[in-house]
Amino acid sequence: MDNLLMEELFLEITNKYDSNLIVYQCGWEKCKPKHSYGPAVRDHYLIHFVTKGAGKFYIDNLTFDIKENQGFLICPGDITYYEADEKEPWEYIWVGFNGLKANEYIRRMGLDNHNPIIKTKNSIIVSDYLNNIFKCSKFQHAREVRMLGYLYLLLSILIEEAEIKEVSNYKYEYIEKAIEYIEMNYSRSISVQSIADHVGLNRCYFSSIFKNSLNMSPESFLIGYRINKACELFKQNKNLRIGDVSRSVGYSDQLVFSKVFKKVKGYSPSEYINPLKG
DNA sequence: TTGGTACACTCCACGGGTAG
DNA sequence: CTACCCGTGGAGTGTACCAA
Repeated sequence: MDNLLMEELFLEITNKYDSNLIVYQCGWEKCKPKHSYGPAVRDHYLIHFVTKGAGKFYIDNLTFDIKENQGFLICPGDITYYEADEKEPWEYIWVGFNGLKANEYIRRMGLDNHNPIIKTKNSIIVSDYLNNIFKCSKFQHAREVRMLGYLYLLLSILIEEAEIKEVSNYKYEYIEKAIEYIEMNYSRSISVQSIADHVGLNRCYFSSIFKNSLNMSPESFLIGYRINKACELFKQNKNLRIGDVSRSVGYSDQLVFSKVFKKVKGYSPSEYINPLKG
């Protein structure tokens, strides 16, 4: 381990389940020949990007050869193992993250546990963003904000590349328009029908392409969006009553809001406001 | 690619009730 | 008074399938 230079940071995040995106950890490592990690399971997403050398990445019964300027994704719950090449051991940077939007961003990158390899034409930019995340982890002040900023930039470039590749780009425009409509109208009593009307598609067809694109139904997306907004409101103003928040996110009936909140979060709004009570 | 239908399923508004 | 639970029935939704 004497020649091994390694840096790692684990951030203490208390409200990790309520944020859109959170950096869990980041680091850089120059591995020795045949240096390995795993088999191991993560509770968050982990992107490794190889800046030099090569190695192998194993998931389920699949083996992937990873070269310089390529990366690989580890999804939460996946059992993975990876090993540096014997002759040209890899040097990589990694960032671990999670959050409510993480799954959506990964999907938009076209990645999953069957397709975990990151191939990019913008490898210089990608490694630059990763290096910046790592550098910011040493900052004393506002480091989590800086790291998150670079993580967003990193994901944006990978998403952009994946979406440009998509042949059926027209679908993305419908989804984008629908999400924009939801963001503008979540506080009103909108329905899937009204969203489909706004986009200009048949409700059934709209639901179908929405689910194909985001792996969730329009209704699930709308509910999730409203509950996240409710959590933000509770955090911003601890004096707000549950009824005030429920009306603010489009639920005229506070009881229904509490029921939906508990279903999504696993605990009631009052337990969210005051965890000690629960 | 888009729209329509059918049907099973889920959601939600409502009323009634309990607990603190 | 506030917060929550439960049962019920109508409305809304997802999905498979077919047609244009």
